[in-house]
This record gives sequence, structure tokens and C-alpha cells, in this order.
Amino acid sequence: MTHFHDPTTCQSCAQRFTSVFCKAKQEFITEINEQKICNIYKKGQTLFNEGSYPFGVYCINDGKVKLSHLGDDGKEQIIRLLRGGDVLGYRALLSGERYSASAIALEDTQVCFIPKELFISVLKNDTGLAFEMMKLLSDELHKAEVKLTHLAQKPIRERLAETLLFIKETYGFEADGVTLSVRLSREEIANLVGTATESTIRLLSEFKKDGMVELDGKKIKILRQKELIKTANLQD
Amino acid sequence: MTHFHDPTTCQSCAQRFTSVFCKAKQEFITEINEQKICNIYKKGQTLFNEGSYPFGVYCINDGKVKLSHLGDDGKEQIIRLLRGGDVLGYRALLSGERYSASAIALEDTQVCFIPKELFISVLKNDTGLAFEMMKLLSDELHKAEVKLTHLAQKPIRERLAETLLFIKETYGFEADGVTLSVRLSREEIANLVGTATESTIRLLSEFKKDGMVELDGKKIKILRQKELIKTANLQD
DNA sequence: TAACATGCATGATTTTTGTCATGTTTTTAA
DNA sequence: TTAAAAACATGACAAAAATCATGCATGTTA
Repeated sequence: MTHFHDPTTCQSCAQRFTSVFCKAKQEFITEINEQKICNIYKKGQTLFNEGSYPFGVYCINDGKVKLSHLGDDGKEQIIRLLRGGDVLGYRALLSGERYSASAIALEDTQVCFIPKELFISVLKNDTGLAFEMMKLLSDELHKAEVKLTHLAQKPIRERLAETLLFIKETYGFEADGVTLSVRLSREEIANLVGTATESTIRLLSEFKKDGMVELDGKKIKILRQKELIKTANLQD
Repeated sequence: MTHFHDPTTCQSCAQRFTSVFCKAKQEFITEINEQKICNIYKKGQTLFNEGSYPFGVYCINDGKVKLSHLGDDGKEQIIRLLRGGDVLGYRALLSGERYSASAIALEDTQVCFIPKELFISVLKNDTGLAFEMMKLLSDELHKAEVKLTHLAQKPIRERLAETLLFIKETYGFEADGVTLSVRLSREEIANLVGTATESTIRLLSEFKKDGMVELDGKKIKILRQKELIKTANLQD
């Protein structure tokens, strides 16, 4: 069980330099601090559900969250992985629609909720923050377009390698410097890669046989990152 | 050869009610009108190239444009199809990066160019327009996420059917009410679906045999839209 | 702790999709 | 108008990936 600090103020929040909100003017940060609601979600709990209406945005203080989307046949597709400092729920809110994805905690996670009206009013009165939001949306759009291209053009072996690198970029390693600091099921990895669970299991075994990773249940160690990058066949 | 009207003012532009810019305040529209540069691109010509720096945004007055992205192996992936009233080039500009995709005219197309500085300054001073941009970005992000899920989960047959419906939604029919009013090569359709050209050709032939479409070179007629929707296996 | 459920792993098989080869048609340009 | 190139079409084959089946391991709960 993870332990969190007592609810903090936005001014002293661990994420005050990493979140988009850090770009807001001081007066608005004060207001957000007064109106925010802090909550802890246990592993597996849902922050919000695909299909329901947004009442505000969520800012992750500490923890890990997956954002996933149900395909037309009811299969989960993981769209994004989120960590401390990340904001979520803004897309549906800005385009005035229901949530198009569900947010589920991957481990115990502390989250601040900022009500819709406040978020919109701050955005209206703080051009800097509005620009940051546009930048954030643009970056997400870019990532989505790249992922889309890879899904269309790359074989699963390359996409799995890429996904492992992506997980590492997002959540980093544990203290040992090699173990990915998140526990995902094989099915979740498959839903991130966009393939069948069995294919993921098989390829992970191959990666292990090739000495690129080490597997111990849900613990995954990246032994040879360079080879993994090569396997992912990435440009840049 | 398509014929266009003489360069018009933004105030009398055919797209003045459909583009995002119609939400801008009157004073800014005047300014945009003064600084915009109108241009005609012939079929196949490039508006901008992946990898180069943006100097402004483009607003399509009349015509059709594809936005495409090169995969790591150099294969084209068509990200978006654009028509009159659509704006493009804003993503790279807002996130301060190079273009991540190329824009190429699918037919003779009239385009207005709005310089970067003007676009940014209007955005800074017109909250309404900024919100429209956020909404636009949110909508694009949503579409990208849905497409991503379909690429990951749906077989090519379903994706091709969906793509034909998407082309119809975007560009509509010719006067006869059945012929798609855009001419795309089989390869372009394949690059939209995310598959090999041969697979696209084969499946189009099947669709024809099933009586869903009629093929006459690049002319595609949608004969049984309901069946096509069923084939696409869409939710909603 | 036993019984059950769930997740992981692997083999066998089928289906889907891509690739290669070849011929035809259509476009383009000389 | 003709020659060349590009696009379209189709068959044969190979490769990739999904599905089905089964067994083992792990974890959960009565």
C-alpha cells in the first residue's frame, strides 16, 4: 500500500513545476487551490468512465493511470499512460462531449479534481494557460498521429519493442535502473501494442531468449536497450 | 481545369461561415483579410512538407487536400482529408515544431495563407477563437484516437468500408448522388486504410461483386450504403 | 489449506494479410 | 499517335498474426 502525504496546497504540490497549471497566473493558482478536491484512487479504481459527462479536469499528483477506450467489439485499447503532473479529462470537456475513454488507476493514485466552471473561466482569463493547453493538445495530437502510422505500418514485434521503450519513457525504472516501475498484465501490454495477448506473451519470451529483457511475473527488466531500440526500428 | 473566382475578401469568402476563423471578432477578420495571401495549388502540388518549419496557417477556400505522414520505412500514411473551410498547419505551429506531415492538393485548390505572427496575435487577443482552436484540436485528437483503436482492432475489410464512408462524409457525392466526388488512386485509399495496395484492390473488387460499390477507374459509386455500414461494423 | 479463478505460457492450426510475379489497362508525355 | 510509364488487376505463395486448446503457475478466497 502506497502512502501519500497529507493533502497539500497547489503552491506546495510536488507537481507545481511539471503540470500545465504551473503556467497559470498566481491569482488563478490560488483560486484553483481553494476549489480543487483531492482524492485517492486505489489500484483498479475508475476516475471516470467512457460515455459519462465531464464535470471537470483531473490532475495527477502522484501515481499512475491508464486511459483506455473500448473498440466496437468491446476490446480495450489503451490510448495513453499518465503519471504525476499529467492532466486528464480536458479533451471531452473542451469539445463539449462525453468522455471517449475511461481513466483507471494502475496503482494507488492521488488526484486533484478541478471543477469545469473554474477550469473554463481560468482558461478564458489566462492567455498563457490557454496557449499551454493548445500546445498540450497539439503534442497529444502529434503523438496520436505517429502511433496511428506505426499501427498501420509496423509489425507487432517492432510495436512491442516500441511499447516497452514507451513505458520506460513514461514511468522510468525502479532504483535498480533496469526494472520498469509499473506492473502491467500481459493483456494490458497487448492492449497498448494493439495485438492479441498470446502474441505479446510469445514475443516477450522471444525478447527474453534474445537477452533483451528479463521477465519475472509482471516485473520486466530492460537488459539491452540499444537492441530494443533497433528492434523497434525507429526513425530518429 | 477548375476555375476559381477572383481573390475574394474574407468578408465575402465562401467559407466565412464554416471555417474556425468565422468565430473571430470582426476587427481581427479585417486584419486577417489585409494580411492573408491567396494562392492556387494545382493537383499534386505541395502546400508544405514534413520536416520544414511553419510560417503560418493555411485556410482552404475551395478544393481538396490530403495530409500525410511518412512512416519509418518511407511509406505514406494519410492522416487527414481536408476540404473548403478547413484549416491546416496549426498543429506544428502551436507546438512549436516542424511539420510532422505534408499537405498535398488532391485537385486544384485555392488556399489562403495567414502569417504566423498574425495568427498567434489574434489567438492571444481573441478568447473565443482560442476556444474554437482548442475545440478543433480536441475533436481532431478524438478522431485520431478512434482511428487508432480501429487500426489496432479491426480487420482490413471493415477498415476499408469505414474509409469509403469517411471519404463520403468528407467530400460527399457528385450531382448523381452516388459517385464519390474525389478521385483517389488505389494506393492512396490503401494509405488511408493502412494496408497494402493489392489488398485494397482485391477488397474493392469483392465489394463490387457484393453489389455494394461500382467501380469505373478512379470513380467509385456507393450503391448500398447500409450494407457498407454493416460491413464497417461500426458502433453508433 | 483446499478449491477456484485468473493470469501466464506454449503448441497446433487457421485465418488474415503481405509480397512477388505477371498481364492488362489507363495515363502521360514525346 | 505512339511509346513509355504508371496504375490496376489477379493468381500463387509466404509470412504474420489470431484463434483454439491445453497445461502450469500464481494468487485469492471460503
